[in-house]
Amino acid sequence: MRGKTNATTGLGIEEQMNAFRAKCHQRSLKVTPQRMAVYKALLESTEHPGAEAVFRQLRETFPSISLDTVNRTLLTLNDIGAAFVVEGSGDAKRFDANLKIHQHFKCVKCKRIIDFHHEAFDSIDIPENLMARFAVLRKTVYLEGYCDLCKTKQK
Amino acid sequence: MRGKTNATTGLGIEEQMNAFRAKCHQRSLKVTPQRMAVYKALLESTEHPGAEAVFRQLRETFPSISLDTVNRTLLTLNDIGAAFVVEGSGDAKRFDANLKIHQHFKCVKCKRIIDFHHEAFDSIDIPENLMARFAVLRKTVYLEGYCDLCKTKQK
DNA sequence: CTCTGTGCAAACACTTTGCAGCTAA
DNA sequence: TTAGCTGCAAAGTGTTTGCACAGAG
Repeated sequence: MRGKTNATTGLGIEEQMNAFRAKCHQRSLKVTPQRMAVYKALLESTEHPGAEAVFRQLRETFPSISLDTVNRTLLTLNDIGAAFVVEGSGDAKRFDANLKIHQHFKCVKCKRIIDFHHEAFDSIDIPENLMARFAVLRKTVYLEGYCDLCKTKQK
Repeated sequence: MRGKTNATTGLGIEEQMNAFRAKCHQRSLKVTPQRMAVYKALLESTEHPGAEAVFRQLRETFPSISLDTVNRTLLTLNDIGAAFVVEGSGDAKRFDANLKIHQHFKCVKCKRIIDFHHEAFDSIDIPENLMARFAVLRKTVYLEGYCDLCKTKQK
C-alpha cells in the first residue's frame, strides 16, 4: 500500500494523472490547468458528482474557473473515455407503465429505450451485504450501445 | 388471445384501465378525463415516452390538455406505483472516473449513488439474440432503493 | 358544496452555443 | 504562431410552482 492508492484501480492518483496527460497528448488535447483540475477533482471524488458539484469544489482552490469549462471538460472526459456519464442521468424523465419484470437497452445514439426480457436476469441475486445495508426497491440489468437501426452507421 | 391483449401483462387495456380507476379511488384521487388519457397513452406506448412525447400524442385527440397536467400526472403515476420513471433518468448529468467494473446503487431519497462490486454481476451473459441485434457497449446491474442513512426514516 | 385537478404563466435548474481574448504546443 | 481552450453572456430545454377557475365526488 504505497502512497495514495486509489481503491478503484489500485493506481495512485499521480499515475492516473500521468496516464491522463498521455491520453491528452495522444488526442492532441491541450493539457491545461483547468482540464487537469477537473479530472483530478473527479478522480478524488467518490460521489459521482455533477458539473455543479465539481465546480463548487474546484472553486475553492481555483477561483477563476468557470462552470462552463467544468461542463465542457466533463463531456470531453466522457468522449475520450477517461470518465463516463452515470447510466441514465442527464436526459429528460421517461416513463414506463409496464410493471412486469423486464430489462432495458438504451441506444446511445438515437436514445431509444427498448424493452427486453431475459429470464436469467430476473433472478440475479443481490449479495447479502447489500441487502443488509440498503432497502433495495428495484434491480435492473441495464444495457447501452447502438441499436439495430444505428449500429451500421455508428458514430 | 381475446381482444386487445397487452404483451406486458397479459391483461387487456380495459382491465388495466379498470385496475387503475380502482387504485385512484383507493387513494381518493379523482378520475378525471386528463388523468385517464395520460395513463392510457402511456399504457399503449412502448417507447418509454417523456412528458413532451405523451403531450404531443395526446393533443391530437384532446387538444385542450396542457403539458403541465401531463407532467404532473406522470409524476402521480410514479408515486402511486402505476408507472415508474425509467431508471435514473431525470436528474442532472453525473460523472464517474472509476473505470474498473463496478455497479451502482442509487438512493431514491437522497440521490446518493454508491459504488459496489459483486463479482457475479461482472460476468452476466447477454443472450445471443440481443448480441445479434445490438452492439452492446456497456452492461450494468443497477439497483435503487433507500440507502443506509435514509432507510430508517423512509418516506 | 368542497376540495382536488387543471391550465396558464412565471420562475427555475441545467445545458448548450457564440464569440473574443488567452495560452499550450 | 496558431489551433484549441477558457470565460462570459445569452439562448435553449425541461421541470416546478403559484394562482384562479372548473369539475369530480
